[in-house]
Amino acid sequence: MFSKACEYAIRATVFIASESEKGNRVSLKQIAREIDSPEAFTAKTLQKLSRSGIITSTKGAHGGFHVLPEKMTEIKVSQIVVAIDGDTVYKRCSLGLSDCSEEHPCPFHSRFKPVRTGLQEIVENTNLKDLTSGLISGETFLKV
Amino acid sequence: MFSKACEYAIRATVFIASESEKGNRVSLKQIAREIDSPEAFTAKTLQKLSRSGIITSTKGAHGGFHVLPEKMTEIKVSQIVVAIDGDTVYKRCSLGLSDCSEEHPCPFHSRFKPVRTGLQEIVENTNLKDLTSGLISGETFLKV
DNA sequence: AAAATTAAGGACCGGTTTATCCTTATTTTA
DNA sequence: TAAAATAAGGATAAACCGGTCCTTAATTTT
Ligand code: FES
Ligand code: FES
Repeated sequence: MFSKACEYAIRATVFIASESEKGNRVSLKQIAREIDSPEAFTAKTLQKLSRSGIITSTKGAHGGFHVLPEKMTEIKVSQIVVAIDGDTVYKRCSLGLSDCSEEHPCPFHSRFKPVRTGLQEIVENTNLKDLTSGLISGETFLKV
Repeated sequence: MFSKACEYAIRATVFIASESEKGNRVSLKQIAREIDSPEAFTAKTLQKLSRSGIITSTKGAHGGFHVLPEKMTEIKVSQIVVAIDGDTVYKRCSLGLSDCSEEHPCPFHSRFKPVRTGLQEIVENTNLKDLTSGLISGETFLKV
């Protein structure tokens, strides 16, 4: 569904966001520990998220990553997905035809499209705040 | 969503099934041409489908692939998917946690699960006949 | 000013997926 | 019986993805 990099990206962003709510910046090392991901690889995807303006990074001692307050409701999961995987998840034909359209649909189109649209809707309508709340209340988890 | 091999597998099976309805067997060459897929690679996935009992192959001149009449309603898309990609599409946690459960859900679980279940339902409730009908009537396509 | 801390980023590695090529096995046709 | 047609399958290659390592840059602390 999502690439591994994208899965790490969402988990990392949710963790960073939840710590930002508490007023903390977090280091790469902490992130990798909390979401149980390979450190160097996670670093690459954090760089992309940072360049995309989803998270903010600060170098040097006491540096780390955080999410700006206004981003908590502004940023939707879809923006993370697009930054890492592109928009093919919502666009691509289920059977690999070069494009998906009503005019030239594959045999699975009519059944598949509602599902794909459902996915698109949840990622576009879920923001960071929506995801951190369960984490803070202890109902949801980012590893194991 | 599905692997390339799986996309070819579904397209190929739908084509073979539609020709079988007309009483024709089809060769690898024809299949690759009709679904616009690389011949040798497609051959491999057809072998898997054959070993899984989804399609039937016959060697020699005038040989080729076909689908047995009873399979037309018996075989569901899900069986093709499982034969090629396994069942991870319906099972895997959206954020890559080692398993997806209500007891230890990731932050996206409650939103994602209905979508994943929707996908599972359409692949499990769609059989070959369902997919060939549109193809035969010219409403759906297997290439470009 | 020096040392420590931290992110950025380039170079590289390994496995899986996708894809090709060539040989072998089986069946039909001539 | 020989030739042609066709699928099966092994060996190999290319591309991509996930992952590691090491050096550099920026910032803070001492
Ligand atoms: S054309 Fe295949 S999903 Fe739309
Ligand atoms: S636990 Fe992540 S989708 Fe269910």
